Amino acid sequence: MQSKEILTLEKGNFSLKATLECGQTFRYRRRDDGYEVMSRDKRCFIAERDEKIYLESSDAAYFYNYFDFDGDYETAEARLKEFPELTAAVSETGGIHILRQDLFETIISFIISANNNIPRISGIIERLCDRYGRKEEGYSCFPTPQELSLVTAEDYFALGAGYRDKYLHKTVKTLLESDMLSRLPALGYEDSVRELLKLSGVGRKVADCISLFALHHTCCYPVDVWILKTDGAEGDTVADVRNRGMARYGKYAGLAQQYRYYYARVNNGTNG
DNA sequence: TTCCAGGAGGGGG
DNA sequence: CCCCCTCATGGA
Repeated sequence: MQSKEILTLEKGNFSLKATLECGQTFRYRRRDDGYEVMSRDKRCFIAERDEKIYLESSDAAYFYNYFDFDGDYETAEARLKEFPELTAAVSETGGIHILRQDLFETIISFIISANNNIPRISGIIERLCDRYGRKEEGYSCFPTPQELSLVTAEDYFALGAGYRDKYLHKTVKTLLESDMLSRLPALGYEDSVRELLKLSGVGRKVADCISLFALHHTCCYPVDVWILKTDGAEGDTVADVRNRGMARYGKYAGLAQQYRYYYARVNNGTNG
């Protein structure tokens, strides 16, 4: 039995619900009064109680960093509210933090995310963990690259990954045979994207998501079908929308994109 | 039944 | 650079 650490923080304007449900992570479960969140080989229970954040884990420090509680989101939100197109989204939602997620886990998860929907993505990832990850009390760890070294494309297909099976197999092989995982965290945004694009199943959008959610390059603006619909004008390409977003929001582009994505989906009734 | 989802790869022009 | 097609799957 592992010892549990309990952390209590001022809630401030942090929104647990929006941070977890805005589509940056797929490994959480709603509980009666909070959330169970898994990352890497760790798990926490987190809840909002009486204007405080209650965090319980065998490694609370890991999740303190994971939720980016040291980040200055007051300044970021004040800045974003100045943009007319974001005022409503930031005011009505508010409190989204950009998570600091595990690199390998984020690469695999967002390869699975391509042309897919969130419930199905979560299911595939859960089965991946259950089948190949180490077992802890009450949950399965995300598998390490080594634990996936003998997994075949057919195995990924059997998980329900569909045509992404070959991408996953090739990318795990590439990561095992190169030092990319250890080199990526030291690179800047443009260099990290250039490296990530070498991986099978990683295009510009997925590379941007990995850069934002694992490498914390907050200047990037991932463009998916939702962002293109709500942000794009007639005739705009994905590249047009991305470049405009990055130029307009600067180092807050990633947070701006999360607000637009979450707000668009909530208003569409897709986030339930 | 058809359409869609946090798109990418591959081919061709 | 561009546009085109195809790729599993499950829910609406």
